Amino acid sequence: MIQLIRGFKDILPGEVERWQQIEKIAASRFEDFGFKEIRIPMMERTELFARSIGEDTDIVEKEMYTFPDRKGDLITLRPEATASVVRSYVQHKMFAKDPVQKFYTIGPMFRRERPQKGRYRQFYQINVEVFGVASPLIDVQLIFMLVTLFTRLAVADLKAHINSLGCPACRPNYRAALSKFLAAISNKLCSDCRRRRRRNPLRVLDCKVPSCREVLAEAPSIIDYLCDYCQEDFAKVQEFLKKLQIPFLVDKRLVRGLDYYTRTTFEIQTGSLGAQSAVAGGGRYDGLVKMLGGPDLPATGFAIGLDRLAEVAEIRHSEFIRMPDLFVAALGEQSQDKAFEWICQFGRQGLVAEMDFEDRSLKSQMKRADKIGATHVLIVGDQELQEGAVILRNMLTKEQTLIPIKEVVDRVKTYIKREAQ
RNA sequence: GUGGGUGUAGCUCAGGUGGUAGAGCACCGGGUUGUGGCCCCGGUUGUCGUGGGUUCAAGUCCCAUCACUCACCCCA
Repeated sequence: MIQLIRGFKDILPGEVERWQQIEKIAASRFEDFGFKEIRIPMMERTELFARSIGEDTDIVEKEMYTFPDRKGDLITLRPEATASVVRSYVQHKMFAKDPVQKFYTIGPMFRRERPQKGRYRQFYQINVEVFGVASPLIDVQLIFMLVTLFTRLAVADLKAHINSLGCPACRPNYRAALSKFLAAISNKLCSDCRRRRRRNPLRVLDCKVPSCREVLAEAPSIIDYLCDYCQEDFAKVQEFLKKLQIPFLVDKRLVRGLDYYTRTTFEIQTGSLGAQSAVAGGGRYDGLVKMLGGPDLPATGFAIGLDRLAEVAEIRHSEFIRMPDLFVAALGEQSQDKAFEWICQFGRQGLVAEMDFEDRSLKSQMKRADKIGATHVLIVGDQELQEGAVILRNMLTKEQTLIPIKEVVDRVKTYIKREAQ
């Protein structure tokens, strides 16, 4: 038996309806806020990700599915979507028509990590990106949109964590201060952190080793090093989150693993996901558009982990699983031929109709109708063909009515539709 | 990449100290010569994850390997 690739998964009927609901509700919510859908490819040239995400990040260093195509160019299955959206914005010079653009996109991402709860090698994200707006108010709006969406989807135990990473003007100062601090205590850090200290000191803050946490409690905080502009920016984010009554937590250790983030970053966490607590995360990435060859325009956005969201969203989805409206139980070859024509016509009319293609007893056909949840059964046999009328049985009330064969499809359709009201 | 747990029928799981497999559910048929759910009767289903080793004999012991799973790491 050929099995699916490790860390990949099938989403089967019964579960897929939940995903459809979530995607539908999310998309319409984003459209309510003026976002347009954009569809981008699943593969890009490797250098797009290497440059935007950062050469020193785990994603680029060891998690990407990268391989040469037949011509020898290095291509990569996207590990995230933002880089592609930015690439598209720049490539099509969308900023020329209007620098302000708001997009959302849904699709699979690929990272070769060790799978665990809430973490797959092919996973799905809903991404939202805004270009050309520098105001922190737009960050607030993104967080507001996320939290209200999650509330609508009945996600329990929600918390918004926010932080500011500063900008090119102030981050170097902080980085220097942090480096100095880390150098002084480096003998108390875990081996990972000692290695990270030089290449990417900010990420030491994210370490979960208890001994590191302990020494890091004394570490300088980015908040104290923000320049006036960033400080004001971050204060405004908090002010408006309060105004919109979004509960949040300033989390100094929220560093995030992608290099392109600046200023406000945020994560929506939930307690019900095991170790992978983030259902959504994002932040501002003001330098990325320019870095990828566009004008110096600000941008911000977030990504929702759809797999994780599907696990914690407690919306009822069973009602969206469509049951057959009708099962045609046919006895004998002649009746079966008729039944087949009818179910095709019913399908065309928007009624889900099933039949049994083996020539089974009426009893076993009734059993099957019951099993698949058909609300009605149409019974047809030699007797009915002769008399020119078939029997329509309501499986719930057990009521049976005669329907003239001449116009079965229309009559049954109106009968069932009327009953449904 | 590292560590723990698990792998027996389609599903959930039994199978002390080695003697070549079982239950419930599901599925199919019958009890009603053409009427479902409940009940009763009967029936089908397994390379015991895979490969090797020990043994007269391995689902059971040993080794390896793969997969699933949880956690570390990292992130959505």
